Amino acid sequence: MGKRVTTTRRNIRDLARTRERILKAALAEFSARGFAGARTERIARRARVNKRMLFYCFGSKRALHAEVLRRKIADKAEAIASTPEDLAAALKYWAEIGTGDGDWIRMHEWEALEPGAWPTVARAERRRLFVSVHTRLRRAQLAGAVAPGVNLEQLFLSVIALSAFPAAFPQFTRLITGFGPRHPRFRRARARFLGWLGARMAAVAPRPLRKRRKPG
Amino acid sequence: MGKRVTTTRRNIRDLARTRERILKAALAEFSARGFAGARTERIARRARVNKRMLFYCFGSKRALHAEVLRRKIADKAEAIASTPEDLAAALKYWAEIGTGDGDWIRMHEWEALEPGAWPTVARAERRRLFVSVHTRLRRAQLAGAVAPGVNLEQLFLSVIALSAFPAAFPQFTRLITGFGPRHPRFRRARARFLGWLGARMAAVAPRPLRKRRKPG
DNA sequence: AAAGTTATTAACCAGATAGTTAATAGCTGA
DNA sequence: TCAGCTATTAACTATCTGGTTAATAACTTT
Repeated sequence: MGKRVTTTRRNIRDLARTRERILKAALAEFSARGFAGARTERIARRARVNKRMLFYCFGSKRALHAEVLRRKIADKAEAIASTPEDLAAALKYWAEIGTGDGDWIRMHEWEALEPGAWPTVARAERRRLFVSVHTRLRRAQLAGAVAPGVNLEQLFLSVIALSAFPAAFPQFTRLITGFGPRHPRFRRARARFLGWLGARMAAVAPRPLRKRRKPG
Repeated sequence: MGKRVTTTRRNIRDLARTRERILKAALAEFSARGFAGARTERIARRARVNKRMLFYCFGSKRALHAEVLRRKIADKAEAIASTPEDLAAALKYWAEIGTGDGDWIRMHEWEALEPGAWPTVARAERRRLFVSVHTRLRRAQLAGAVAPGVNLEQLFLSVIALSAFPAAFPQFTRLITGFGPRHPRFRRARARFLGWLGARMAAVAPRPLRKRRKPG
């Protein structure tokens, strides 16, 4: 419809673009409804593509889902690998990753719940990411920015927990704070609290580094 | 077949018992597969009851689901209301609630994800529960067991986050620690860490109360 | 410009699934 | 013991859904 100048043809063929549109629409659908709840026909409509194309491009709903997840992880890889070493900063940074990209947490949440064979998709890539952050934490600990002797695995898990939970369980967030996890007021309060908590977890003595502020 | 002594009758009619069996089977099914993924026929088979009985007793799949959730919350109400006031103890206590009852977290996780109108089910009951814990935390804070000035809502949310996350996202738990959230070794390490963290969050000065142990 | 390739489409299908109909078997009270 | 109620059952249905068939329209190659 009139985007083209010279040509009047309607159906331009571009498989790469079609794939992209499908992937984008599929991410939205899978994130919103999970694998079981997602409808191929809805993905197709959203992508403005014939349903048949999903199967032509990806073979099956399951394969499409795997590809979507793989991409999501690849997208976030860089951001994750550059987690700040300072604990308080790391907590806020992860919280930002979490609430900033709703699909990110939801895709993992669906993965946790749905029966699909989960460690399959992008296992190696995830392992690599985890190791890079873990190494970074270790370095931070040696440099004195994290209390010595703390179990770093548990600490890492807790960083993710503290930052991801509000978006992962919006019902709790709303029930307890009165605001949704993406509401600016909640985010401010959360950031403040995480800053306080990060400082407490950081060093041997909890108040040497910075001048004391009112706690979160 | 031959459980009965005097009678030889097979089909004893007992609506109350039928309801219970359905509810139990439905909890298992909904917890495992969520609302969309759950199959009424599977629930019926699991309960060893004619599928028709689900609709006879509860009207619809949705209504059955709501009833299951309401019950689950009612079941846990007492345990939640008696959260210990000591922060470290509270963290461990909640972790025990979380990993001890897999359905508890999963039902909330499904609720977070699935489109069903969620604040509807047992809203008042949940509010009541939240308030009771919040009050308890405030008392603890006044008594000096929680750092003064801390945002209690954020703290409460974090207690839940820290305790529930590993079971809610078993993929992360396994990836980071090498063990599933219910593995004894994981639980030990987690409890230790939570104890340490709880103590750090608790008081103004982090080491006055107990003799120092090696941190988690 | 014709032959070959490939992206795209409409129409279709088999299996599943929530919910229903209508008949029946067990219980209760008189 | 019989009439009425109610818990239980088998069989059915309308709809939905992932996936397919087969034809076609748009590019490429020669």
